[in-house]
Amino acid sequence: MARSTIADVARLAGVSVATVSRALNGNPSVDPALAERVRAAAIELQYSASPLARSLVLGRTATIAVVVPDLGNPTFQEVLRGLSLAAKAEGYHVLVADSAEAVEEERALALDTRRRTDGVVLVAPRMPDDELAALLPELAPVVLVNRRPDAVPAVGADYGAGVTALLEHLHGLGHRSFAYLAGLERSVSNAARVAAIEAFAERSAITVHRLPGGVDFDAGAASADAVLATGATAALAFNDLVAMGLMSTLQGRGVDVPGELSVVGFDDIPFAAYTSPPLTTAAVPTLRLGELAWAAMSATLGASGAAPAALGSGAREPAADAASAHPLLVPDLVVRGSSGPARR
Amino acid sequence: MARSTIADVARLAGVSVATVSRALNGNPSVDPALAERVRAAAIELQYSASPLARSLVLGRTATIAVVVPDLGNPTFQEVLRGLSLAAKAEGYHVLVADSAEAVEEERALALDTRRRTDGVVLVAPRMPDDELAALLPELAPVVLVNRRPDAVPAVGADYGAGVTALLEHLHGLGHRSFAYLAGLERSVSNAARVAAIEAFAERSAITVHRLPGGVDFDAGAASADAVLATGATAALAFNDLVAMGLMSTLQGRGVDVPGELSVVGFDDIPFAAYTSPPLTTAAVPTLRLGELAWAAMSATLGASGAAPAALGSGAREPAADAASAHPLLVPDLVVRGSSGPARR
DNA sequence: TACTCGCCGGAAAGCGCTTACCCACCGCCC
DNA sequence: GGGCGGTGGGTAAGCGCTTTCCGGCGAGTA
Repeated sequence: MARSTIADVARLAGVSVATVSRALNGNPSVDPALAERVRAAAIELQYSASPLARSLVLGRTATIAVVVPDLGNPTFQEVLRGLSLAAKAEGYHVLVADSAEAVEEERALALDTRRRTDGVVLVAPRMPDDELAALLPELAPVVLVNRRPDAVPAVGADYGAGVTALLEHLHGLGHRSFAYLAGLERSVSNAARVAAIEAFAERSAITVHRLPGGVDFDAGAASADAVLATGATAALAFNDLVAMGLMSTLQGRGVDVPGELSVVGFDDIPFAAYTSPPLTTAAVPTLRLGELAWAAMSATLGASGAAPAALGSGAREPAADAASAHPLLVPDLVVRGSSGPARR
Repeated sequence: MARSTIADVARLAGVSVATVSRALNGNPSVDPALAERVRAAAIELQYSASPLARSLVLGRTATIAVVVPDLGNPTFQEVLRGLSLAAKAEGYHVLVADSAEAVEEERALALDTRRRTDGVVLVAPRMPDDELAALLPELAPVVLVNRRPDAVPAVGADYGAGVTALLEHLHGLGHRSFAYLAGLERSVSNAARVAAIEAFAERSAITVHRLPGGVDFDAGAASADAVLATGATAALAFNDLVAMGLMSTLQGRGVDVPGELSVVGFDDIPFAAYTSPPLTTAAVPTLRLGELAWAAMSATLGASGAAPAALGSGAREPAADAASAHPLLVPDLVVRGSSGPARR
């Protein structure tokens, strides 16, 4: 029952292992008839080369690693999915590692998985800039998601643009006083949101109450009273999860959304359309983000893989940008029922 | 910049590579002082053994593969997460493969990933029994999720029990006429549901209209009219996604849930609690399912890994069962707002 | 017919590690 | 003081492949 090796095939075909290797790898220097004989022997023995041994000698594993902070987060799930499908289309495998939000573990995790693969796609929104910068050289080739230290390829969503679109939407509805439920302080994408908010506040007289927050449902639920206390007419949640938690508690308090308070999220996770009321949000094309992450990785790997894999799932993309080494996807504003005219 | 090898360390420490290997692997036969010298040399060179070379000679990769039909499905996402975390706790890595619901590809995918890992966890609800049976021997060690051909370890949820609990709940509310939105015909868990429904129908006079269905939101949305046409007072959806799709269309039709029609789902995905009305469902402990899948794999691997990793996330588990080779988790009935008394 | 050039396939050297296997050396006992 | 068991560490044989290097053979030319 033991797996057959290249030596078995060589023996059966009556040739040397070198020839078997050449024949099976399509090296044109081997006589067609001989190659056929080898192939037949391989099939008879159900032989297929050991990826392990192959990797060792070739120096490539045809596998990439993906490190995410939380596999339970819909955003990272979609990125993973897009990445996984795109990589598969080019014959690559994906090793996934969930750092479980443990920032101090991310470095070791990334380094560890890197050694078993040809490269790593790192999603580490909370890792400090200096630590990240120090880590990158050891990780190369590496592609970053939602971080842009310029030194390496990166893909990301334009959080600033998304927030601005949401604010413009709300502003148009008459809102002037906002509550912002922040994400984690150290988060890069939180910083991008805050910057956009401040820029908007500067040019249109609005007031923004920044509230400490979190990234999940519970964080939103816990912030409801604080939001109401600000007297704001609209709440901008860090993401859809937070917005949903907020709305949930709000309903419990008997607060009318959007009558008394408009609530908007961010990301447009699959269920944002089915909350009550449906959530107004900025749709981040996360699946596409994963695909682009693969494209970037594939490019730096010099992968001369299979078909260029027509990547679908449209999303507004400045063509020049999507093709660059640092594509930045602009989220689409999705207006649903959770936002309405400001209460008087 | 080239990575240092064991030979470099040997040279620096002034010993043979064999000694380096022994020292670094904690072989007690090496003199403590020497071992320390080797360790120092290794640190100086930032050496760490190549997992690839190590795997080749040891015959183990410290990696397992997980094959799922759709990474976009919350159920599989949670299973993957539970599995990934549990495996990580024992120093194992996870290679993930999304078959994208292409049943004909699953075999090749499983075989392929298997060769790069020490075992595979297979989630293939749609693969025909005979094909599955033929595949298993080639895959060993393998752990199945939601399939139970007895031949190999398997973990699963007791879909029959879950459906029965839902039916009892609805029956208690006075419902006698049901619509069942089936999953894919070939799906094993669909068969389990159907069997439970028929058994229930046999002992309590009810009528059940079986409708062709699907597994996603759209399938549910598309079935709304067919459900209404049956005149049933309660709809049992294949899963929460289908139930949500159904409710969504129902709302568009102005149908009152649960006033005119009760709707129940299955799985208790994270967002089931936040639909409008919140969804009554049977909670499948998917995270736990992933953990158990790892436990089963770990056991067959004879993994003498790190700490036995206290697996949390409670769920009603017949103790004897959870410890068995075929744990079957019983879903919890979760009553929310989408189910109510039958209309008269 | 003798010589050269090409083409094909074999032998062997790794890829970076682990682990028999074996030898040298030390201390012990008689 | 010489033989002997025990112990630590070196030598080398792989793990299953790929690829360089080289030799042999057939064909083409003079």
